Amino acid sequence: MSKLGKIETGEPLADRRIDILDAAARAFMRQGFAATSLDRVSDEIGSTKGAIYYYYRSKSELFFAVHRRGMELTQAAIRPSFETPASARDRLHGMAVAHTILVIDHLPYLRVIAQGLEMHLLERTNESERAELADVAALREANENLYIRVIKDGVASGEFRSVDAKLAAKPLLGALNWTSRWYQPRPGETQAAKKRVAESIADFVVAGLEKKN
Amino acid sequence: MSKLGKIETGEPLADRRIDILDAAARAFMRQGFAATSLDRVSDEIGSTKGAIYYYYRSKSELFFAVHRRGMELTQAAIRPSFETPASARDRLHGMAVAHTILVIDHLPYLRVIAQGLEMHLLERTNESERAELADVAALREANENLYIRVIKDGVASGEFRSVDAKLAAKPLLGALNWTSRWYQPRPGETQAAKKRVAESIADFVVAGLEKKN
DNA sequence: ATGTTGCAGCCTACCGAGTAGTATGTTTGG
DNA sequence: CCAAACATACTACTCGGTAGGCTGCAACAT
Repeated sequence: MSKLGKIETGEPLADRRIDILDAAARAFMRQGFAATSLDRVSDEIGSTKGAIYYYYRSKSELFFAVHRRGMELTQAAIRPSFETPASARDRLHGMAVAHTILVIDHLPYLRVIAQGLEMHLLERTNESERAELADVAALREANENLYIRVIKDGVASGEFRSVDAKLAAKPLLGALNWTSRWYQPRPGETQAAKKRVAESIADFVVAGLEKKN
Repeated sequence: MSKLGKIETGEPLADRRIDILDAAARAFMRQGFAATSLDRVSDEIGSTKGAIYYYYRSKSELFFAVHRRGMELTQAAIRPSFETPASARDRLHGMAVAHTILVIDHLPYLRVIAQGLEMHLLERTNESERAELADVAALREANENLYIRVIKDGVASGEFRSVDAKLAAKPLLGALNWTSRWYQPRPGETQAAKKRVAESIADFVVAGLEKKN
């Protein structure tokens, strides 16, 4: 009864892999990639390094996996609002709210990806690591592109000021991603309280682009 | 002629200390605190670890010094606009432009402080380190407070929407600090080009707070 | 029902590389 | 010639990665 969980899942081992991934995300969030030892990650789940190396081939692969999951969570969170048939203003507002609530609810993953990854492997990277890096970078770009496109839509419709969408997306993403840096989870925080924070930030970024009247 | 520079300075050794500090900022920017060895920092100035330990007592102290300088540069950059007798809107705009140009011109320091420091020393800190941490945190808070105060001024004067100034300062700072993450220095970039980026970001954060008409 | 066997899923012990900090030697300008 | 300003050599320690061993469940044979 102890070590299964792959009974009904199509992908065996998936649960254990995610347990490890969650532990890694928490550890990387607190101490960063370089300062986190795999011994501490495995401690987090009451296990040893051997367990990690059974599921992941290296520390870098584990790090990339955290990034990948964070990016996929983000894409899943913001895409619905992006695809909603509505004004650019409302779509962007919905994306920003969803994005911020995601940050609050999955802080470890989102804080890790907000820290970036290029920093950690300017050198000493082998072939497969560089491929994974490019892969994760593509996911990040895909998320950014959703924002760029909605900005362009708003400019085209006249809702937003005439800005360079690629450039304007930068402070927008900064405002959103920064939440992962200052937000501190509170034990009994209600969903309504989270929503209020998210709305406030969404209002800010939408207003930053809208025309004055 | 090689190792002086304290001839006219009130503070002896100041030049060499700053050389080391600059090298440390560049190294920390590229690889982060934990992944940067002091051997690499000293390589950066064609020296060895002994030189660093002559001027700084530990790696942590050097890291704190980088943060402190970054905070002081920021304070020096934004305070003039803050104190200008003008509308809250114009003061904030001036602060944001100055802030962004500072980021561009002193990228190593600003990127390091945008990465944060609490992360790196949750444990294993001695007494003096905790004192320095509190000190740097106070500087950070002082910078944030300038933005909070100008937001409050704008709300009071009716220029800005009725926002919670402390909360609204978060995405604002995120939008500004994020520049240190995406900006890549280009060799022949003109001052006018930098200014254009800074104006764009300043427009964004000011519009994020202003009333619609 | 009961032994037997195979292998997934770990754990343990270890190695080698890298690094913060220190102790001591060395140079050079005044 | 002496101290400031380093350089060099060394120690103690951490940590990524690996090799090999252990264990308990499961599936089959009897």
